[in-house]
Amino acid sequence: MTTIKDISKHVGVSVSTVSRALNSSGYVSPEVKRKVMAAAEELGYIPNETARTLNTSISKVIGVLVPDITNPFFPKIIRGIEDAALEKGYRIIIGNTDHDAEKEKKYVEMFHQNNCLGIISATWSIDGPGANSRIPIVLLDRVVDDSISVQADHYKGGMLQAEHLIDSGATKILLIQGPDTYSSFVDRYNGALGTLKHNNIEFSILEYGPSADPMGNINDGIIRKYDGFICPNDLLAYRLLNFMYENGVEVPAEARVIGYDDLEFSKYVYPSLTTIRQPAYELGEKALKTLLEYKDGIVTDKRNFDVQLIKRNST
Amino acid sequence: MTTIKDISKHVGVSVSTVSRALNSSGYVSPEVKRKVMAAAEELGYIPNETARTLNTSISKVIGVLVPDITNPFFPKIIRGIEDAALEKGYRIIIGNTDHDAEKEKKYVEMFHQNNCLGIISATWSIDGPGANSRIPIVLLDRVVDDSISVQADHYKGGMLQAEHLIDSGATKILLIQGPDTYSSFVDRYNGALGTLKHNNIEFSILEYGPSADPMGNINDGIIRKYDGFICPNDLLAYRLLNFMYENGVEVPAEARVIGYDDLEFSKYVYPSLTTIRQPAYELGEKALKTLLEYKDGIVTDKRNFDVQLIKRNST
DNA sequence: TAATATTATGGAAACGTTTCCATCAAGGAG
DNA sequence: CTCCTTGATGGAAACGTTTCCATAATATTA
Repeated sequence: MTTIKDISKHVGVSVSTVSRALNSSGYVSPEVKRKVMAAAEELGYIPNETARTLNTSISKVIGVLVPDITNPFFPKIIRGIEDAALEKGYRIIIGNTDHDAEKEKKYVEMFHQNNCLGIISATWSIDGPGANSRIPIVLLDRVVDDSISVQADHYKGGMLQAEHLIDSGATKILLIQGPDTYSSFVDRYNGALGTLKHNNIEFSILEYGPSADPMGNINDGIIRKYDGFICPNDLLAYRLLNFMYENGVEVPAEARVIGYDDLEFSKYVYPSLTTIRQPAYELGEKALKTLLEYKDGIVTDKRNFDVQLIKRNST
Repeated sequence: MTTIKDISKHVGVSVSTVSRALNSSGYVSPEVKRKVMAAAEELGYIPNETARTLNTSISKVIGVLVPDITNPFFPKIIRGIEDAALEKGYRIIIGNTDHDAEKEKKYVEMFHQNNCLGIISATWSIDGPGANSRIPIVLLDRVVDDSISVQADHYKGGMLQAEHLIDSGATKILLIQGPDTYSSFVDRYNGALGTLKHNNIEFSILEYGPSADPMGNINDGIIRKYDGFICPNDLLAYRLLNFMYENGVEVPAEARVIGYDDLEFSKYVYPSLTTIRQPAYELGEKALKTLLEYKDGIVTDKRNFDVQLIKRNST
């Protein structure tokens, strides 16, 4: 392992000069700089990030918290973050919290231990461990009080869901609630709810129970009582469609189903799923940029993204 | 930020004693140990991993390389790795290479910079940068010469694909090749090829072209020439099924399609996809365990996983 | 009783950087 | 000709650990 010291010996200057040459900080004569660069190349020098971090106590690592990377919505976000990060020389550590406050806490502690420069979190217990985090945090698709966040316009998304279902002829709608601890789910729920009420349409609500799986409350009887279904996300919609298919419910003739997220697979399920697209990749990108600015004390205001109805065959 | 030094002052012993007490290494009187632990708790001490890493030059971070986290096969693997890692106090940094040797090289260098303890890679240029990596590497679902690897029995997987298609009545089969730089794809291809030949069935091969997207060579004419399709993975099968649906080809009556991977969504596409399941999560778990053993000089031999036919409605 | 282990502790070096400070030469302003 | 700025360099401290070594007290063995 070649170090700065090896270079200093090789060139015949002090380590401080080498450091300055390598980082283009402070005064170094062009001549010496050239020699140092050449030596670094020749000796195959790779800077030791650990030492650098220890000294400056700021690493180039960013902690990313998601509920579960297995939900395809998150890999897309993560790619957005990662690609933007890589470009600026940062790297990310990912933690899956499984909505578990303990795991979340463990990860936040780990991020601290590693002197992470910041955290981007798509999951955050309301009064959770984030409260006493020393490092800057950007919330993703999640609004809590006065923290910095990047999100899509979910209220509008919910409105679009309800409007479209009504437009496509639904008369009795089941509004399926998502987890009520996430503002992104609460917003889309409220958006849909408001629109349903405003249009005086008949509807019921399937509350998000403690089981955390709405499909547990779905059965043949319930399904035949409605002709329109608003799902909190695409994943649930897939399962609902599957259930309907198996129970011989014709979609969209007898029942219309709308999802939320527009995962890549929504084109391929049967019938292809009408849904609300949110720009996951861009959300990730923006979150990273926001974090980087935020740590430098800059707070941009435009951090909201538009959502969009994607019409397919399930409505 | 409380450090070991703060604890040493607080208790009135030297830093070395504190270090020994905290790590239970070397001699420390029970009395002192108790006091140190109490002080650590009281002052909210969190060990600085960076300093520890600098000193020992081994961090608790493991680099993970995948082609693209957006393909749902990989998040599953990653969860396997991560869950196992977390349990043992390790964390992972993920890099998406997009099959790009440059990116791969960049990440490997980054892993070195961060003193990563090891690398788990599901993507590796044959004579790539791995060649001169100082840190231990475990290959995932990828066999290269004499390196340590963990993989599923893809040859058998390919055989199962072909066998099942024949059993389900296919008479003219199109075997779609995957990227020929990955042993996992080559093996399943060879498995299928061998079985097709052995059964004297009529078949053609759709080679993996430079475009890297077999769908580019699929058209209405080709589709109607065969009644059985062997896909290198589920993702491609989804798109093929979609294409058939749009072109009015009845599956499985007119054409049978089999995928590979058994992604979660294969249940939900239309028609639900018959495929080969490989135990992604377990593969990840095993890869981590293997890496941890390998770095300690232990090399286990049983690193192969069985695959399994999952029969659904596309055949 | 003397020699040797065993237990407990502290001092200091080391890991590889960055950065502050001191030194010194050369060039420009008065 | 002196004073001050600017450019170039090196020495050394600092970041927070771990670990080697030395010292000392106590316990064990011959």
